[in-house]
Amino acid sequence: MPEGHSVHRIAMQFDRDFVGKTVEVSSPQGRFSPGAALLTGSVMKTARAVGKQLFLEFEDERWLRVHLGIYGAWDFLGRISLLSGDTTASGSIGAPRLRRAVRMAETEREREASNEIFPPAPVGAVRVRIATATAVADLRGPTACEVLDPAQVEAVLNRLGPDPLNDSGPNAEERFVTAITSRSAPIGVLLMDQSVVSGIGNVYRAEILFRARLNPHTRGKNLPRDVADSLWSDWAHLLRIGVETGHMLTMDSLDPDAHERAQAHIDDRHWVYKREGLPCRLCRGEIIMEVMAARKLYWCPTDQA
DNA sequence: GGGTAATGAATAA
DNA sequence: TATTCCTTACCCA
Repeated sequence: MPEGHSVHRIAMQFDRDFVGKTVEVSSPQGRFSPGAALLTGSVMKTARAVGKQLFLEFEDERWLRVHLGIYGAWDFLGRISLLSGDTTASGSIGAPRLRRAVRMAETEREREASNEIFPPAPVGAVRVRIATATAVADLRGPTACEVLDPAQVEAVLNRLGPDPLNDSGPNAEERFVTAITSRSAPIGVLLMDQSVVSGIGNVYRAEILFRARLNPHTRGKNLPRDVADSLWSDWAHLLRIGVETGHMLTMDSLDPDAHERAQAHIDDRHWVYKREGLPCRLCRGEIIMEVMAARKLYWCPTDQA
């Protein structure tokens, strides 16, 4: 359930602790054994996120493409750099596995206390393990995990809409605005379309639409240019906050106190997401839920009329 | 111990 | 639109 911010953080973690190093790549679960054999023993050269896709470059122009899908997650173990917003020395980025993160942290302490051998044995269904002498990254549950050549990477990138962290400036914004305003599909569908814009998922979709006070059924081609512009700016803004904090905080600018509250109470993090039947934070009317683009969409029919 | 939902998307039909 | 992929956490017994 990682949206774009998680994948950027994963790329940052790889950049800090794995890039430039020779890595052992294995598939404890077995399903990626052939791919692992192609990569193991080589140096990781770059780590890059584009929307929800992660690209790890290895020697000899081999790339590992990983898409976490709805349940995938990376666990980082061992000597791992703390990223901004991190609270434990090891943890999970991807699907919400707070329990796991805590358990891992405890395991880590026990390991250090008992001088157990590094690396630790894989727990559960680990599709891929990437290891240096001091750090381990375990991947489980990805929807895509494959070794590609540069041409294949290029082909994937060509299908993807702009990502504000990779593509800033008027060019990217223009691509986004054109993609939105030229189509008759509802804006609630278009924001989830990764060929229109990269990295937005179900949480950010609902929150961005509320922040813009936009009815999700509004057709893309009926959106004024300046509204489409502001959607792009807001996504860029929220993505930066997400990468910085590691959380999908969406109540920052409209409620200055929300950031602090969100640290303490996870339920205060969103305007509408997962708040079906609860009173709207602005008008106190009931938040409703409907399925759009095969996902649950939450919105306020009064404020987003 | 079972059922379900979950921050996703390709594919079938 | 429905099904499938794949894994885990949580809720309920």
